[in-house]
This record gives sequence, structure tokens and C-alpha cells, in this order.
Amino acid sequence: MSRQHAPTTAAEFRILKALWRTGSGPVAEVGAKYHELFRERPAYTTVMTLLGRLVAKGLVQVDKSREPYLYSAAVREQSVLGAQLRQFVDHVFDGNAKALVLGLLENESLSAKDLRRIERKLEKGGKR
Amino acid sequence: MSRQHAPTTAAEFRILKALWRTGSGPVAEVGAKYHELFRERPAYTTVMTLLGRLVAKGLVQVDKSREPYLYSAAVREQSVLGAQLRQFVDHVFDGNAKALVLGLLENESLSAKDLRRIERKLEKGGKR
DNA sequence: CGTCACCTACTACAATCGTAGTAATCAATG
DNA sequence: CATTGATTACTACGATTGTAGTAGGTGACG
Repeated sequence: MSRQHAPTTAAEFRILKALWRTGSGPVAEVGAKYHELFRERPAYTTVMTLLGRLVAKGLVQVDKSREPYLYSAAVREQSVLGAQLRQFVDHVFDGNAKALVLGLLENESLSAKDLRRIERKLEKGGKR
Repeated sequence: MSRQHAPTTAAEFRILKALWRTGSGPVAEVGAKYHELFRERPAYTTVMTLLGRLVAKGLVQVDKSREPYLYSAAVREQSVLGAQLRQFVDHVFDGNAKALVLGLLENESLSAKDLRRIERKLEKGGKR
């Protein structure tokens, strides 16, 4: 199933997000999307550096057949989010996902209504 | 409500966990609990350094009235977990807690049965 | 009382991170 | 063609992180 991803730092992760939203594009475009998403303008070269590090980790692909190079994500968002999630549950909640959900409710990040909506969705699409 | 906590690094967070489990104790005891929890023996001085950094951030208290000093958490576990959770939801799932829960289900970190159990709990204690 | 064990304070140090500058190249433009 | 603007490659650099060593004090023990 989902590959083992190298861990990403916070800054790298934001770049990845911009890239997922972009689909595929040159540095400048990723930078623009980054700005749109995070209301912040990292220098062109900063975006390059981060993209480079992500390429080194295998999370981003670059097409050098023509200039400017085209960057695109090499991993699906689903997959990376899943990995981060798993990590988080393990390290912060000792693997106890129920406690995590309770935490969300307490936080009011999640409402009882949301829970019910999820349940309903499960019933319908209930495979596996 | 819950205070704004300084962010903790991974290593600091593990120490905090050991401290929560310990309740209160000298460096050696925290180290022992750490070993019990994480199957790893950081050097005595490493534990000290981390405790020191946590004290600097206000997350840990130290009673210096007698030796050896007694360390104890200055923040409740609930509170820190809540903060970490909020951060995570925001930065990784763009604040969309429902998506996070779906992710847990996909991961099989959480089962439909778990969800139902949570629902039931909510109904009973169902305030606010 | 000299020595040992334990404890704390201070210092170290390589790796990683976040952020970016500079040099070199290439292509278009006046 | 010389200049300028875009683009990539290489380098930098202070801050933070993870991990730990060393020095110095203090009490217990032989």
C-alpha cells in the first residue's frame, strides 16, 4: 500500500501543499500559490531550496527536459496526510485514536453533528 | 481558558510525558520513567537539559527547596494535547476536523465501532 | 578526614532547519 | 551585440535540536 515517506519539516510541508494545489509548474508558480495559501512571500530562492530538499527526499519530481523546470508532487496528498496522521496519533496520543476524536470534540473543532454526518456516510459507502 | 503553551519539540514532549506519568520527582526518576515508556536510556544530563528547556518555557516547575530538586509538570496533559491537536488540525488538515476523522477511519486507526461508542458517550453526558 | 557517589550548572557540538544571497547561464530586446 | 531579466546551481549562516561531556559542590562512609 502507501509507501513509506521521508518525514517533512513544516516549511517543506507548506511547499508540498502549494504544489498539490498547483498540480505542476515552475518555481515561480509554486511560489505564487504559496503566497495565495499562506499570505507570505518567501524569496524565490527559498522556494527553490525547499523544492530541492523535497526532490532529494523523493517527495517531489522535477521535469528537466525543458526550462523552466516543471515541479510536481511525487506522492499523493492522501498518502502523506495519512502518514502524518498516523505519526501524530502514535506519538501524541499513544495510538489511541478514540482519545484524539474526543479531544476534537472538546476542542469544538468537531461537533456532534459532524460525527453523525460521518456515520451516515459510512453506512452508505460501507465497504471494506 | 487553556493557556497558550510554548511549542515543544519531539524530545521535550517525550520528557513531558514521562513527567506526567511520574507526577513529580527528581531527574533520575524522570529518566527511569522515560526508559520505561520509550525503551531508551538518554544520559542523565540529557534529561536534565530537556527538563531545563521545559522549565525555561514554563511547561515544567522545579522545586529547589531541597536536593535533589523535584520536577513536576506545570501544565495539564489535557491542555497540551489539546494545543497540539489544534495545531495539527490547522496545519495539516487546514482546520478540517471531519477530514481528519475520515483519515483515521481510512487508516484503520479508528473503527466504525469506536465511532458509535463515542456517539453513545456523547448522548449520555450530552451537555453543550 | 580523604574518597567516592550523586547531583546540578555550564558548555559543547554536529545535524537539521528556515531563510536567503551570489554566481553563472541563457534568452529576448533595443 | 551589449544589456537586462529570468532561472538554476551553489553556498551561507544563524537558530534550534538532540545528545551529551566536564567541572564543581556536598554529604556519606570507611
